[in-house]
Amino acid sequence: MFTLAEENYLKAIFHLENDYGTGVSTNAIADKMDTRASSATDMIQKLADKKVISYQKYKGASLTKKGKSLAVNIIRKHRLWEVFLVEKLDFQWDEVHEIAEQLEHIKSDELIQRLDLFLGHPDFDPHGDPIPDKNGYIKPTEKKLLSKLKKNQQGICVGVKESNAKFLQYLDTRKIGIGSSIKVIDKEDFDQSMTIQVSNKQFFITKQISENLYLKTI
Amino acid sequence: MFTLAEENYLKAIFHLENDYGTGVSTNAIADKMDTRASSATDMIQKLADKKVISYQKYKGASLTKKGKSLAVNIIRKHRLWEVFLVEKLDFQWDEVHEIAEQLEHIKSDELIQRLDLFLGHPDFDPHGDPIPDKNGYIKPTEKKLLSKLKKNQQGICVGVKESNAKFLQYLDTRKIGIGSSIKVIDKEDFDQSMTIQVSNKQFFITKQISENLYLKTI
DNA sequence: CTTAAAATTTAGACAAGCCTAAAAAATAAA
DNA sequence: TTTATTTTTTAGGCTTGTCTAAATTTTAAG
Repeated sequence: MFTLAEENYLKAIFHLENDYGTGVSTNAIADKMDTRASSATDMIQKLADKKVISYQKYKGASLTKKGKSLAVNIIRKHRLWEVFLVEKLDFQWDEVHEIAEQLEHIKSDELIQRLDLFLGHPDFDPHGDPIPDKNGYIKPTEKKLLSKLKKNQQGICVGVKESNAKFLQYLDTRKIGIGSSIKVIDKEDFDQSMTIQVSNKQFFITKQISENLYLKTI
Repeated sequence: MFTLAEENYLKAIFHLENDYGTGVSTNAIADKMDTRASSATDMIQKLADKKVISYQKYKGASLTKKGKSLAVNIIRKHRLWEVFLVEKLDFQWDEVHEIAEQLEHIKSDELIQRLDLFLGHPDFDPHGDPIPDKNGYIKPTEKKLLSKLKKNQQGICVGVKESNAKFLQYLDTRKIGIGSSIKVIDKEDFDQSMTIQVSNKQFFITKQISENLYLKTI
């Protein structure tokens, strides 16, 4: 059995490996967990003892098969609960992360199986992130950061990279959500800022925005 | 903010005061929490420091107004989650306690408010226990232990006292549930065992059973 | 290739929540 | 009312997960 802290480290390491490739540094983990490198080291050693990460001193950590399976299951639970909160309890997409962070640690396979059924086996969470199936399989989706598009290219918004509340609220003010059609009207070489069009309205966005929006190009 | 352990002690003290009156002994708390008296003392002192119980050495503990309000809120959450699990996820009434023990500690007032709405503001949980409203008010209900009924009296089952899985499963085998009509056909003075009738079928039950079933008499 | 800087680990401490063993207080019994 | 028993508290320890400070290793710079 794994403690809450252990589960959170597993999840963090999973996301870091996903974003920056295998072999995660102690500092990266400490950063993600908002703690000190020494604390991260302690936990890394504990997780290595439990065989859920492979680790050599000074060389960084990687999830083992078992560790990855555990991490993916926590992420599955997180995302299913987010769907529940938005679809059933009518929360906004910027309100659900904190609550799902708690709910993801509830221990009951039966519960998740039934929740998944109740929600109709959803494929994506409210931020467009794929929900792993019960075997941990994550369907690969082709998606591209808006920042990678060139002038006149367009696509459908299928997800956000960082899903912090402030950013999501910004998107709300611009009426951008999952499913929105977005076209690059103009792109500034200098600072990568863009003028985009979303359902007849054009407006200006910075690189920070375009680097956090995933599109499926058409 | 209260830790998980603190919340569980608060809940335990609330139930003990409810069942056996005010001023709960250290041993009673330790028993309920399945821990040692010394551990209970530690926690009692901590809760007294936090002003959620009043306590004098060697004299037992009682919830303060604040403590009671916290305890009732946890119980409210527990019971709402139980309704969710049974009504929405189709769990059986003997399967939900453990999961609700975890869910009751999720921290979000908004979540509970929305869950309550989603469930249609239920008054009772699947075991017939009343659900406190958001102000902590518990509607008083007249209910009587089946063991108190005399021969030929009858009533509707409105709740169970102990809701452990084994007992609930026993009731299932006898087709007894909330709403069942129960009549005392015969009662043995000697050991308080009874013959009861539940929808045309008669059978024999021991004192253990009759002391754990609540009826509304008619 | 040697030194400086950065990253990582170790050592030692602390709070929470538990434990055992022993001391102290309260209660029951003689 | 004095002793025996039970209840409760205290003292001291352990584990988890955190911290700071110091030591060590790796990496970068000159």
